[in-house]
Amino acid sequence: MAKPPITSADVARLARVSQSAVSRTFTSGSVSAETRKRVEAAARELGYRPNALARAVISGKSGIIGVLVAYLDNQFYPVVIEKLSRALQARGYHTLLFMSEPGDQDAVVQQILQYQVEGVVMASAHLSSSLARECAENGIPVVLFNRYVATSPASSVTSDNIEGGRLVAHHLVDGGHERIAFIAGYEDASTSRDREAGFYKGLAERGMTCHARVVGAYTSQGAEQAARELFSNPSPPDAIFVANDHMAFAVMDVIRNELELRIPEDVSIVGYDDVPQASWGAYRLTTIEQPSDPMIEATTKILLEQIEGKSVTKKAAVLPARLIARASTRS
Amino acid sequence: MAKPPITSADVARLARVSQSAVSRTFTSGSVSAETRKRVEAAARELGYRPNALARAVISGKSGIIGVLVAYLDNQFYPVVIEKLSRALQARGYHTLLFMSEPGDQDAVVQQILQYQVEGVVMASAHLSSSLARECAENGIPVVLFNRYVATSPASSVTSDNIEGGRLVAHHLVDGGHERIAFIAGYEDASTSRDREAGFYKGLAERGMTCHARVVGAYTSQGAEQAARELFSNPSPPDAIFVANDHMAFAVMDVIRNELELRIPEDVSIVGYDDVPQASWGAYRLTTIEQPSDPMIEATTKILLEQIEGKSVTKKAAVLPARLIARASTRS
DNA sequence: TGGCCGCTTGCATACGTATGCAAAGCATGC
DNA sequence: GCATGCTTTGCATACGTATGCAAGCGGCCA
Repeated sequence: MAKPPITSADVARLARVSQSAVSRTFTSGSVSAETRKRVEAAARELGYRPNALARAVISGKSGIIGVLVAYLDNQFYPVVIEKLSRALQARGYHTLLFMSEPGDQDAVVQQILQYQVEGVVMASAHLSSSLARECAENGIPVVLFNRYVATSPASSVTSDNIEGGRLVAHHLVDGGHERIAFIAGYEDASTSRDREAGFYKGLAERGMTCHARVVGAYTSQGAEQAARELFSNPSPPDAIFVANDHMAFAVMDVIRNELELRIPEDVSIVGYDDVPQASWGAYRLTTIEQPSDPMIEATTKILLEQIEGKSVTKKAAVLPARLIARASTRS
Repeated sequence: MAKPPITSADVARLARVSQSAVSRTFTSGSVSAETRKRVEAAARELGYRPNALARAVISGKSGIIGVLVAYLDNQFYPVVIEKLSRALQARGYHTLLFMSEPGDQDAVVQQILQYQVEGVVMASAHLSSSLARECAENGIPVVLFNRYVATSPASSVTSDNIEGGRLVAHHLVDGGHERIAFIAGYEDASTSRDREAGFYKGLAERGMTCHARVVGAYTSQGAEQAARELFSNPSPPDAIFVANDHMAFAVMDVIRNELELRIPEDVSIVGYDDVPQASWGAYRLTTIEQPSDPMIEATTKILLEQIEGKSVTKKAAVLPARLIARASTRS
């Protein structure tokens, strides 16, 4: 069944030209119209497809971008992967997907590098700093997506999380809320820290402080616990800023179904990301939009510039965040 | 900055052995303990990593599995991709991700094959039959995930969609519903067709027929329209079987927020897939579980057997479906 | 007509690694 | 002591493609 694979030499033989001519036909080398026609006819007849791997060995350009992700529960990441993958595909690059394992992240790093990736996108909350360092040493550009590490040599693309947090604070204070709480994400994540910092800043600008703070660790279970904890307090919040939408949904579910409170009459909720579900009827979540299209665009731009220009200088793109008011907050 | 890459020859030189010895050290060839130690030390010192691409050119084993997906809106697919990717990673294979474009699916096929993938998983509703054919011709195993095509040479892994549809029918009839409607998915998809067929069969077994049928095309918008259409009828349904959870959520949102009906008091809803959101408090959707873990296991098993055993015989795994009763149906 | 230039072409070699083959090393058995 | 067998080693070559180089070819202008 498995036919022997067809090589450029086979095509050359049939087309009565040299193997070089075949190669040049498929790489925009200069070939006469006549030769090109003959080669293409022969290639079609044999069903020839250039071997991208052999090509990569020679040219040093694999066309592969390693994408490292931690988990896909939070719908923000599937959306990003889909768009990123399409964007790369449209530019002739391809996505080699790696799921980061909690333990052996170093093994994953080795695997990524073995495949001669031309660039790496890390959309993993728990990122391996060794990957960024090793890539930098080998001149492979790295983009931290939705994450920023000052001490890392890697570029980064984020939305303006500080400004986003600030917008939330203003929105809630201006809506008349008085006991505004915060549910943090994963403490080590720059997203959570920045959103929190901006939030506090925004509150301060309105002469207020944060009423309570709990950690949800960016997981549904963590967020549920956090919500329960906030409302077990004698003075429960009248508004909660949750560090991302994924957690906000869990918080809303607990508030409505377990605590039997109304949103936004009893308590307002604001999320972060604007994932597709945020606009769904069951949630109608007020949130900060992370502009995924511009973020993807910036990511591919930085990557391709560095790949093609060979200059691996650190860049940090910060895209504007926008508040989208829906029905989960009163104004 | 970009250091010249380190080759096995560099390691050989430092370890004072031949390049062959280095190669054998990294491929379980027979080497003396002494040599192995020297090579490993030299490799560590230089930061050597075998070039997986060059290796693939020689051995014909790229270790790459092409995964073709159409979209990631429906949360079922992100979950599958994450699990599949982890499963392959654990077995030494890697995931090259392709998003199928509506138009040029043939171009994507070419790209997949150029990367010398050892296997292909198609989790795309709109599948390109030419891909399956071309892969079969080249002896590359293909698994259609969550899809079945009788005339295709490709293997397939599905859950028992017919039985699942049947279970839904029984559940709804036994719950006392009398006007049971169906919202179909994408008409060409085997999942939708099988679920529908099983559903009709189950209704017939209870002496009933389907009260109304609309097409939702597996999209949120399509499902919303379908829901509106069902209720614009003078005799609206008292239960709806929606061909997947993704559409069911949209249907529930329309019913509650637009039509202002209650679930399940006024109308019961059943979905299909049991995506994570189905168990969320806002929906508590009764649904049929597609057992993603066993499905992934079957997929990797079929792929690896065919890759390593070289026998490309068509297999079809059908895994049991299970009804999960939640709060969106009355009983 | 001759000289020059630009475009094509094929030859040879390179990329980084795997592997068949033969030589070398070593111990065992008689 | 020598023949035998096994293990280890290095040499050479192969994988499929890209590309520098020189040769070939045609056209153009003086």
